[in-house]
Amino acid sequence: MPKNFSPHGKKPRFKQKQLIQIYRRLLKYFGHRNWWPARTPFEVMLGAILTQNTSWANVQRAIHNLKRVKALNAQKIAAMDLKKLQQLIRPSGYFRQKADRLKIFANFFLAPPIRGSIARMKKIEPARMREMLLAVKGIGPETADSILLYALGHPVFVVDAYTRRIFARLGMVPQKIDYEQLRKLFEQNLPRDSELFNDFHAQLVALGNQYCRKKPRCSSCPLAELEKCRTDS
DNA sequence: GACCAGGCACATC
DNA sequence: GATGTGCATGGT
Repeated sequence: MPKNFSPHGKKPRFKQKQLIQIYRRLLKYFGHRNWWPARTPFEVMLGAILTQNTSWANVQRAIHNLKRVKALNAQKIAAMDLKKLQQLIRPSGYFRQKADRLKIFANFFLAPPIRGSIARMKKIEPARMREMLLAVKGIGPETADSILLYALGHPVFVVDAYTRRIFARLGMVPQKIDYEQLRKLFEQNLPRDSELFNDFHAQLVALGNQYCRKKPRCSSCPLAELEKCRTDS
């Protein structure tokens, strides 16, 4: 049984040293990831909704279509004919559901207190902003946190399927750990630094994309290296 | 042809 | 509160 892991699944604990060590190994392996792949904060927010349970390649097709008709802004999305929006984002899957979500989000963004301004959005206290985002239909914890971190620059750790899968495989957390619990584990055991949170999550996605799909135990997988971090500390 | 991808809302128990 | 299900496209 790995150290720092409670078999009863109640309170897994990391050591700060372990997490930083894992991050450093990933950084060495993948280099800085420079996330999020988008030109504007609003594009980050659209991407965060479009990528729900969807591969990024498909999201890119949808964003490309929106870009082509110059609709990567809240006014255009809010005003656009619903059927047209559905067709543009079709490659990202769940297109009916996501078209609704994009419109709801665009209207939320245009309404007070944000009134279409990223600057105004950034001024809202992060915990309050998180509550506001979670109250928007179509925005759950991961999407809200992606927006807080990658669009607004707040130090919030984004937990996704890869994060859970990788740390469960390292034996550092139970497989069924819930979102908030895992998020707090990271936030409480890392320096509160949005640059670090940004790149760490991006590294985990890079690892997940390249090594956690087809061949979970291939020898070149850096996960094997990461397992040492667990026991070294 | 099955399985998966950078989730979420809603129904049901 | 926990678990199950629908949503949908494109790559492997």
